[in-house]
Amino acid sequence: MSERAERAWRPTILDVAARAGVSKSLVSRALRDAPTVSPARRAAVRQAAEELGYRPNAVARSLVQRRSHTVGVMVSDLHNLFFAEVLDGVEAVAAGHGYRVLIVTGNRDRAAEEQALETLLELRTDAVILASSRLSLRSVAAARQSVPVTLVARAARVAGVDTVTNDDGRGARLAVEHLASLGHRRIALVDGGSGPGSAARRRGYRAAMGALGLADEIGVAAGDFTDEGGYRGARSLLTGSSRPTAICAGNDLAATGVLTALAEAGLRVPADVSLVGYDNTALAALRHVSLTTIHQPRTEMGEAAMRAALRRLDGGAGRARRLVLQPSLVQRATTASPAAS
Amino acid sequence: MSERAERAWRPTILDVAARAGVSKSLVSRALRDAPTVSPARRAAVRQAAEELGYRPNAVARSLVQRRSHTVGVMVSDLHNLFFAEVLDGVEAVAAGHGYRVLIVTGNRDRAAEEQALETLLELRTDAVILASSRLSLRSVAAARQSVPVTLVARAARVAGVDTVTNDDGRGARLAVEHLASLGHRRIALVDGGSGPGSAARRRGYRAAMGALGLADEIGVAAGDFTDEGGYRGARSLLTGSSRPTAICAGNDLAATGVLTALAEAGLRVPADVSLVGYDNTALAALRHVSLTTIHQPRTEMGEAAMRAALRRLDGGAGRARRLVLQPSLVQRATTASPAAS
DNA sequence: CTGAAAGCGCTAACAC
DNA sequence: GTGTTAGCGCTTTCAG
Repeated sequence: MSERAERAWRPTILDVAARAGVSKSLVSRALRDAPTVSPARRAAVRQAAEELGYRPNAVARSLVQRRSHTVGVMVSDLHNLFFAEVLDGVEAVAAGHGYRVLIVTGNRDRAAEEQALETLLELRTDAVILASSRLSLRSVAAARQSVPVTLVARAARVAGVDTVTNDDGRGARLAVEHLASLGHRRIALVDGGSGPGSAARRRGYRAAMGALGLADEIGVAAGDFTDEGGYRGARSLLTGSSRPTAICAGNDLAATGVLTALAEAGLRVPADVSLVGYDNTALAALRHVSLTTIHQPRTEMGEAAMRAALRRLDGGAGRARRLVLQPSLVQRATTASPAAS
Repeated sequence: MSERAERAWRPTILDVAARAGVSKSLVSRALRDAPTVSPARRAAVRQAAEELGYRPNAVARSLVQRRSHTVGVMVSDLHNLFFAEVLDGVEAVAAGHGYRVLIVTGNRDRAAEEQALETLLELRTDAVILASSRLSLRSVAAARQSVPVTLVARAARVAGVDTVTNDDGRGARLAVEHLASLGHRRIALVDGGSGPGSAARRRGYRAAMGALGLADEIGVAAGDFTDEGGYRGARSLLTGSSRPTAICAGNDLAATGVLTALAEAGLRVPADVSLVGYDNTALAALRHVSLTTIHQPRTEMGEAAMRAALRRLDGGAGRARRLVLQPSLVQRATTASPAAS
């Protein structure tokens, strides 16, 4: 590295102007393809910029324009693939509208999430998308004072804050109905504990069982959204007097735990017990797992969130819009009719 | 929403100054805990800022200070948990040194990655960390002209660009040696194709087999880093005349494909065939999979990358540092001694 | 079509 | 201790 690299010198618009022999405003216009620039000058400016390795300073531009052409997305946990897919949707729509996406994360920690949101606000991104955060509603409302805010996968009601969620209750109902249509009656649930969406899924399960006249067959085992939780929940279900012929798991991860417990008990899937997961993660699609599960339209959620932000950015005012997307069932190899016994 | 929310008005340092009855520079100093401010004034400024909901504008600050106290990280694919863990490491170190982390992604697309890097450069982040990108070396070198750059999981040699990689060859050797120590001789490899690290793993496998006097037993099946690829690779291995007693997979995902092929062939794991994965992803830790695998110190890689960036930020000049971290073997349930036959 | 000038919100000398 | 001043790099009137 040359000495000059020690403290990087970066050419500014003024350097380009000097080299091209024009004023800095002309450079500004030429580089942004403004119409009122003569072809000759435009070429000269372009060349000078090229030779200098000039790169516009988005910070200065952002300051003067009072907009950054950027949306900030806070995701609470990059380890959860759910967010990766939501981000796919956000980025697809953003790119199509000339917006850049900046991602910050809170690593499943409340304080860190508040900090991450603060970063976005200080950076003055044009809009903020909050994906399933643990943020206090107070912080969300405060953020909304200075910027459009969209909540993803969190149904909180905050003035002026749009939300995009998934109908978890409906998803649970789809699972139960699928199982019932195969002939199952003793359909149990391994619960998701206090995880996001868990309460709605539990309610959906109970309601669906009731609607099918299976209220007496309701069986809920404690669990959480982990492999371990699913394992323990299934174990408790299997020790009971009347073993279920089908199990709904809180999510796909918990479903793999159920799979383990079933295998240990010498039960075959789906011959002896059917199993439905929730989320349709990449995990469920593995041939080794091949789990029937409930699909959430995650990418669409991201797209919808970004579109909601764009609407506000285009001056859309008014009350909060609450979009609820519908899940669907993906059938794979873990569900079948119960063994005729 | 009130009408005022239509186009958000945001208080500036001047509003705070007016309300507190002081000059704007005093506000600037008071809010940043500069020493030369009287307690009374400091309190007054704090209160005024609080009442107004004032939030410093990082854009303006960044422009005048010519530094953003921010590092940008470009990851090529958020769907790959590898990057989530690298980011954990980066963020941990960054937070401890007062830096904020901004993430951008290229969604496994070359052009999008170039664009994402460009975003970071225009944003003038103080340093840039590039995680396993498909970026042209030309772009990397160009970026280095204006900012410290660290490459993660990519061993490219670019002047002044530090790299943090993992010794993939060594990992493959660990896998082979583990299997050999259990008594296996016919140890095959389901290759990772052109995936990152794949070539080094293949070389390591061959070298280890040779060093153990098992050169004649070398068997490599084509594959890639997917479930499907592992499945096909294993199938071709099983149709051969002398079936291997142990298989090394290119990565954990491919290993699950191998698992499926093995099950279909009626082979038990590890009784009939032992299997070692690579990466030690969350997938391998699932009880249902419980895969013996090679662990890469991903979080440490992120930490090291951020530390390298900090060193440059603190004026560290000189030639590129190339850090190579060592993998380790994690034994789970898919490896055992071959059946005595 | 082009240039001069003002100013975005903030920090950092420099005076008082 | 505190206020004044001069920019940071860029866009955007406003003249010409």
